[in-house]
Amino acid sequence: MEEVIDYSNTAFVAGLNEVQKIAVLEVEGPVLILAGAGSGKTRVITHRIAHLIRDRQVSPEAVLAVTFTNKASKEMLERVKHLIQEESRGLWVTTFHSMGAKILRKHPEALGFDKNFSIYGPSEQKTLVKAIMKDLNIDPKRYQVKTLLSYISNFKGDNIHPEEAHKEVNDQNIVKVYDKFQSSLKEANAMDFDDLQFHLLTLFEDHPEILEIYQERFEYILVDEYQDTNQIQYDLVKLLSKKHGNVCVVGDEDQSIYSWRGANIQNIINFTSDYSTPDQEVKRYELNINYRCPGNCLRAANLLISNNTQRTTDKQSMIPHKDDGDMLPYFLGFDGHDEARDVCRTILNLQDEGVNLSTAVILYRTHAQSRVMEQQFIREGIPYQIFGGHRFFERKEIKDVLAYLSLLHNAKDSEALYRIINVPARGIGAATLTKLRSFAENHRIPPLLALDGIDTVGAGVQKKLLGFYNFYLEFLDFFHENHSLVDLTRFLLEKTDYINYLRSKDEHERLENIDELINTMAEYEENEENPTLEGYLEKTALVAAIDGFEEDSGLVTMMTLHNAKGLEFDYVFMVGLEEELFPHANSLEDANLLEEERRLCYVGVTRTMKELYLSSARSRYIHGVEKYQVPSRFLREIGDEFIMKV
DNA sequence: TTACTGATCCTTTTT
DNA sequence: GGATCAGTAA
Repeated sequence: MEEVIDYSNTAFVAGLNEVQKIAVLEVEGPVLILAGAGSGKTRVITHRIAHLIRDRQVSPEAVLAVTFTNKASKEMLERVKHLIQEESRGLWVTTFHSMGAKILRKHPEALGFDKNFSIYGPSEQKTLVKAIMKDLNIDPKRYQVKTLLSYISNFKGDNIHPEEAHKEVNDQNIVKVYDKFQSSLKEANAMDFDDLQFHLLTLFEDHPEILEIYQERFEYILVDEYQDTNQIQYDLVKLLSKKHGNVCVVGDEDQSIYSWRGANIQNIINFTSDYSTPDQEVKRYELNINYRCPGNCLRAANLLISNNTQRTTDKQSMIPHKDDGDMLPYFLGFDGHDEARDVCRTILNLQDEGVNLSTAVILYRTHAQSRVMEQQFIREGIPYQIFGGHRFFERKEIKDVLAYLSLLHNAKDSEALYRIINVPARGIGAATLTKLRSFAENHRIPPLLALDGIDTVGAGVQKKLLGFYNFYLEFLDFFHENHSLVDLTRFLLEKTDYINYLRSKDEHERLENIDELINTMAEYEENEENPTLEGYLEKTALVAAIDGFEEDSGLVTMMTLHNAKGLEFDYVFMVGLEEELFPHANSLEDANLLEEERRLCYVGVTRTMKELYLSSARSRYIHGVEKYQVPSRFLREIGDEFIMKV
């Protein structure tokens, strides 16, 4: 019989409420924590990890905590470190994607990849699909690249391999593209975001001896935002937790907002039946006290979400801890500008009262709405920062420089080569590229090597290709001399004349961005224990918009509602509350999608710590045409009881 | 091959 | 209102 130790007075439950305490202390077996908005979820998770390591002497190496964004994992790790005040070496607090990259790099040969595989983001995916469509003679009028990519992503998210895909769709062109897409990625020694999870699962399924290493290692597994997991993620958690069975998932079905990218809300709803065994029932804890929102705001949110019919009936609604606060002000503007003006007015008033601008956020449904806001903020001289939209690492000049570096890291990276072989212009155009592609494919060699051997082009072109190849060899030699990332980049910018190429086109902003990129490298090299090109490229590939968010910037924040999940602000402005915008036009026909829009609205409302401002416009420019808008049904659902028209 | 121009399609949300 | 794309002239 094991000695029973009473942990109920551990330092890690001080200041927690009763349910939170139990949720921290119950570490054995499968545990489901239903954590409503603002219920102290992160606190419970971090205290739980601290409790495991400090009180129960669990080795940090035996703990795996998975989140959805780098920002969340970084924060969580910092909070744990702060709590335990000791070495957290070996503790994995990571996203599903980073975990995939990390494990796959340890066992690349098992799936036929090299350790130095590249990670392809959306732009590489797009160009690759385009090339494949051309190659397979698929009519670009009949198939959108975007649609094909979403099929591919869905296949991978459901763990359907190319050879099984024909059973899933009738249209065999889609299957062919998928099949070719995967084989091209492999040729290029590259994986896209989905592959980082998809291949990881394959690795585990095909190599039980590898799976066992991790099953053995991770005695305690925690998964945050479990309501947003897809099939692959479900399978990964199931496999990894099989050995020890200590799996704790945390989530809230009312905050599930990613079904469109494959998230399956059933994962959390079925957790109890799924993980209970004859000798061990799933323990279920419900955190339903909200410490974040003013009472009225929270009750409005409760009322709103009660319109969703597909909730599991046994979940209680959230109970406010704070006082009622004021009614929710609602402003109806003539148009988007009028709405933006009102937001600015309110913010200026708050500023006069001494409010720090970083405590305010503007939340909208679509990125496109940021423009009108931005214009008004500039006019009024209110400093702001926008998240999402055009992301830094998606900019052309940044991708160009990174592509040069990728080619050093992974010589098979064909997308990187095609991207920069003619940037700056070297007289190598589309026609030559097509020849290069087919030559490389026919000879089954990476296109980079084909530069040296290609015999299907004229002598002039051949000379140009060879010129680039020689530059590459020189660059590679320089790389092997162990220069820093910053020096590597300076070298390439100089040798390729990239800077002058931008200067000649008067691209000041792009030049500044390149400087900024070099700064990120310097910063990376300074902060990282063991900085490598591989590490840097991986980091830049997997950054999310929200990762750069700083709490105390002195700026008003603008972001989409999706980006706001997991954050909280004193003053929240939810704008564009109009039918066909929010709820979005594409979601009106489908009851499931509509409920997801409502959950998104619920997420927005529950970000509020002090005051929530609602607004919409009577007319709005959409795609350049003026449209008359109807106020959102969500306003009606919140009800007059809580709303005050201003 | 490049650089420019006009036509066309969009746009929901993202790791 | 903008990004991307196809077509055309140099």
